[in-house]
Amino acid sequence: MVQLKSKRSTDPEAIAHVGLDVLENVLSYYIRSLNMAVSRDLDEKLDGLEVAKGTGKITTLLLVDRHPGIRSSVIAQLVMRDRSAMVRVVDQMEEQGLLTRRADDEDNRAQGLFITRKGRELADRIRPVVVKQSRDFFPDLSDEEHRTLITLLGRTYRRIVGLPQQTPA
Amino acid sequence: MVQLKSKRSTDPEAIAHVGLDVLENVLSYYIRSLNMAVSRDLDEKLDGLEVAKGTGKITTLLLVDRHPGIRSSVIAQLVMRDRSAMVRVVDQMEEQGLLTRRADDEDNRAQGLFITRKGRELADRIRPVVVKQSRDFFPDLSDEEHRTLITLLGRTYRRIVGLPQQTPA
DNA sequence: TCCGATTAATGGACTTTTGCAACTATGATT
DNA sequence: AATCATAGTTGCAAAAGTCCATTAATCGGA
Repeated sequence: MVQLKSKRSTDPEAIAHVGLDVLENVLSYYIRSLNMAVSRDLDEKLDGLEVAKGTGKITTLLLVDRHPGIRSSVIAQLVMRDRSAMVRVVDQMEEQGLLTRRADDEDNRAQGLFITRKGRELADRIRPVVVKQSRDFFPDLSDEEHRTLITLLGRTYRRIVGLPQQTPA
Repeated sequence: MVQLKSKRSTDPEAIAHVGLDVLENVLSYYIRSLNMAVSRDLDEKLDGLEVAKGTGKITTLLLVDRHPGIRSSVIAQLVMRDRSAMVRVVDQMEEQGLLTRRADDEDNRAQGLFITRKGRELADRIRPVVVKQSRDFFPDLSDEEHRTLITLLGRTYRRIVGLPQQTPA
């Protein structure tokens, strides 16, 4: 069971009766809160794996592995970060030997990103961890409920980042 | 429609066919991503309102309004933040005249937080904004789907922060 | 009733992130 | 060729979060 860090300092009794006011019915509140919790938990699970600390390294690694030659600006858009923030992530990952940059043949302003052997190995290592962590984090959801969440949140996500909606099978 | 900031720099074509690898089915990925987007959007909507920049000020304000004398450590637990981080939030809000600290009658180590007139007025102002923003952010969800998300995510949230589960009506 | 352990709140120093704006180089437009 | 837009980059400064130590008060025995 995933629990809040240690700091369970406050008397459990004290918190049990706290109402969240209107936030009780505010979806974004739960998203913001759960984000913190789930991100921390993931960091722990990934501890030592060179991609810890969620700055988008995981997404970058997987996307580069999946799409050789992808541009950093595309990744930036998907992870909703500034281009300049992406540069730093790529810098770091290049130093770590996880990927390489190479100028695009057609457009010399752009450069494609390519995974290295080491990067691919890492990607293969973390894929199952990431998937498992996410599922394990929500033990109180049935598989169906879990799928429902992915479907609904994915819909909004795709709209926002400009990805086409999934065709309803 | 909520869209990503301005920076729609990249050619829409380039992004349309990008697959997210395993992240496609990772709930935490959507939560992390949407968190960024929804938080930014809220900041914009709240611009100028003294509680912008999501450091938990909104939650703090609403909770203090709802629960006079609540302790900062309880709020810290609910917003999943370090106690020392809470101190700074409370400091700031006290300076802004939104709330006051007063030693607890029963336990002199603790201090309760109390809202001021100004704080209450602000709380009344932002309540509808927060609720509306959250709903508007998910225009592609039906009311029922929206309720479903709140129910499911709320369940996990409550478990994590140690709030009792909602009795199924 | 005194001592040690515990808890609440706080303060300080530190590291990490991040967002913005400016800059270069290349490509596109007219 | 002149102008404008775009990809990537860099530096800077603000903001956030973490870690650790400190103060003060309470509680539980011996």
